[in-house]
Amino acid sequence: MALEASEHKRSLSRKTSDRQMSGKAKPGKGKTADAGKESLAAKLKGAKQAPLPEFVEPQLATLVKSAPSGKRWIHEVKLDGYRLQARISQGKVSLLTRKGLDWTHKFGKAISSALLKLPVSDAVIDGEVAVEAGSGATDFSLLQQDLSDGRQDRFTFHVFDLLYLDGYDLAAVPLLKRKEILETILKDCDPALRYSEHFGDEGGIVLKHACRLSLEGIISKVATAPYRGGRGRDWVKSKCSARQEFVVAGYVPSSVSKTAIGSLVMGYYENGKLRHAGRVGTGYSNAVAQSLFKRLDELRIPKSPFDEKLTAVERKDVVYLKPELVAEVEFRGWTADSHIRHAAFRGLREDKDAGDIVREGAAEAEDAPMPAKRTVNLTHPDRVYWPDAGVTKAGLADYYTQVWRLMAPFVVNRPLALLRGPDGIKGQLFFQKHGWKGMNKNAALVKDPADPEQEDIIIRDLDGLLGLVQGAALEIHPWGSTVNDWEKPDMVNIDLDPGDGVSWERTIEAAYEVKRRFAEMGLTAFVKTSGGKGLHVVAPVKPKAEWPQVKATMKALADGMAADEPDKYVSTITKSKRTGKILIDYLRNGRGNTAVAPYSTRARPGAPVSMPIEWEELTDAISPNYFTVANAAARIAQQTRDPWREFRKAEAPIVFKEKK
DNA sequence: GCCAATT
DNA sequence: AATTGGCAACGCTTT
DNA sequence: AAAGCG
Repeated sequence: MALEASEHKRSLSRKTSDRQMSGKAKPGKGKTADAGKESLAAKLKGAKQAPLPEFVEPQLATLVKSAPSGKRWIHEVKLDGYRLQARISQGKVSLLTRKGLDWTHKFGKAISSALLKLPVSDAVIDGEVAVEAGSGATDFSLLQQDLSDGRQDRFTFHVFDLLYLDGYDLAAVPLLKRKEILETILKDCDPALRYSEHFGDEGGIVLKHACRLSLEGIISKVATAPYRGGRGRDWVKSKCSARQEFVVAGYVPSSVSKTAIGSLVMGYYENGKLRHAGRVGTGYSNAVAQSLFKRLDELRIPKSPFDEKLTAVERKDVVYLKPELVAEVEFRGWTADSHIRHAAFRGLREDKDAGDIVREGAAEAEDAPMPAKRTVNLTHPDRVYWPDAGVTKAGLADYYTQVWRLMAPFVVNRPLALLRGPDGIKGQLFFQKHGWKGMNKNAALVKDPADPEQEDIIIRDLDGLLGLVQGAALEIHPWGSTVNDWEKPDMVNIDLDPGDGVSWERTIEAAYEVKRRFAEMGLTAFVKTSGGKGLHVVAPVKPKAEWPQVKATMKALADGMAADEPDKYVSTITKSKRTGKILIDYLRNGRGNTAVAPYSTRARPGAPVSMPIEWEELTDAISPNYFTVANAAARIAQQTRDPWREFRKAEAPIVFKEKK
């Protein structure tokens, strides 16, 4: 399918004539109206005159263990979408998959018409279609959802190469030169198109930054290389977390619902034989699980499709399937017995053939030692707590297992309030701070010395936290003091809650203002996303002052901000909801009050988490709910430094100023 | 998630 | 036998 | 004084 360009002719010719001013005109072959544009391509060394090709085999990247270093490489962000080749020919656009199938119609008019507005008449452009999740990150499962819902308003086409332009084949032109021309063409284009920038820094550094932003990884390319179809070494990809396609070879029915999936059984081919790769039990939303079930049902076969004998455990409850579907899976590594570990479903890949699926990255580093098997028993591990994000109870337990090392100092031995939701975030949620009958024994109860009637919940180790997961704790809210000294907080917390119409930039500005005021008091501020709407600024304090003074001090800070800039900030609750202001919420600093813990999940759509970050990361690249259960693991696994590593070391006493 | 009280 | 209620608490504002 | 709201 292709689209007519009539309505865009005018803008096209205007841009063309603009360009003629600076370019050296050189007539091309078989062109009439657009003769001037030839200059762009023709002056390039290596460009050769050729007819517009029907399809160019896309260049593919080889997976490598670590990003290449050295000046010959440039690096681009790896996007999580569909590779697409845009072919523009005399006012018609077609979008071709990596195998040359015409998928123009699947992506709606926005991309096609944006391409037609470019100042070219014939071109082949290489890129990736993606859907932006929230602010900036691209998400393959969202893309997939939009495709199946027929939703077409969120697609963006990120272009990174130009293979043909107005009569000239550019394949032999060095990459940087091709990108330079491409960038010129893309200048001031429709926002549905994005030029994919590259970075010249060391590969390792670029990768680290990409991973910190929970992106999928980077593609590194030889700056001077020509375009060559197929998989080669001129383009290499390095990933933040292991992620690859597998063949769906079976499923285990859900223990909860009859028409849902508990887990998928995955496989890959090795020398033509189908090998077993383990199960994937988390990551699919309800909607996906529904449609998946329908498709899987039609593929049922009585006997195992694997070319190897499965163990009794591997076989348990499995319904075998004809190995036709291909799914993308994110996982933390391979176990010694060649199973994928901590695997999460990321979507079906309709553009891949099951027969082509092999184990990637054979050159990968040795697998990390097998983590100890979970000892806390989870009833209904495949109960879905976040239906839209596909996070199950077991998935929640896996998440906490991964972040535990970093999270522990903020939750161990602190009285806790829990937001529980046994039926997931769509069911009824309730707070709970005292023990209950049937509470998992890995969590403990401690008498509040000031109120021995009450037994507060604490945890001492990961098993304690997993015990709370078993109790369907979807949010963890600790006190600011520990049971070593209930009356003296060792941290303070300011919650910045932007009202309607407050920009992200202004919320960031507010965080810096709190940081500045903390610094004036001698406190070191740390910042985290809230997982909701705003930001949390937290400071460690020496457990010296008691709750009433600490609270008064924080109230003074909040009131001070509101008084100094009343059109920006308010310090009392209800008035705040009035648009355009940021609520400086200090009330998390009283005895028995709690604030959501660093790394705690939030019982909100998308399974966001409250993520500690460096101040430098506080930019418009992220948002309050940018980090989620799905993308946090990649960030944690990759980051070399804990953003809050200095937290305990930075503690200082609060000096209470008596007011006159 | 689970117990207890209620229909 | 099946359904329903409960499971925090605090300062503040509106009713 | 009670009820609503983060």
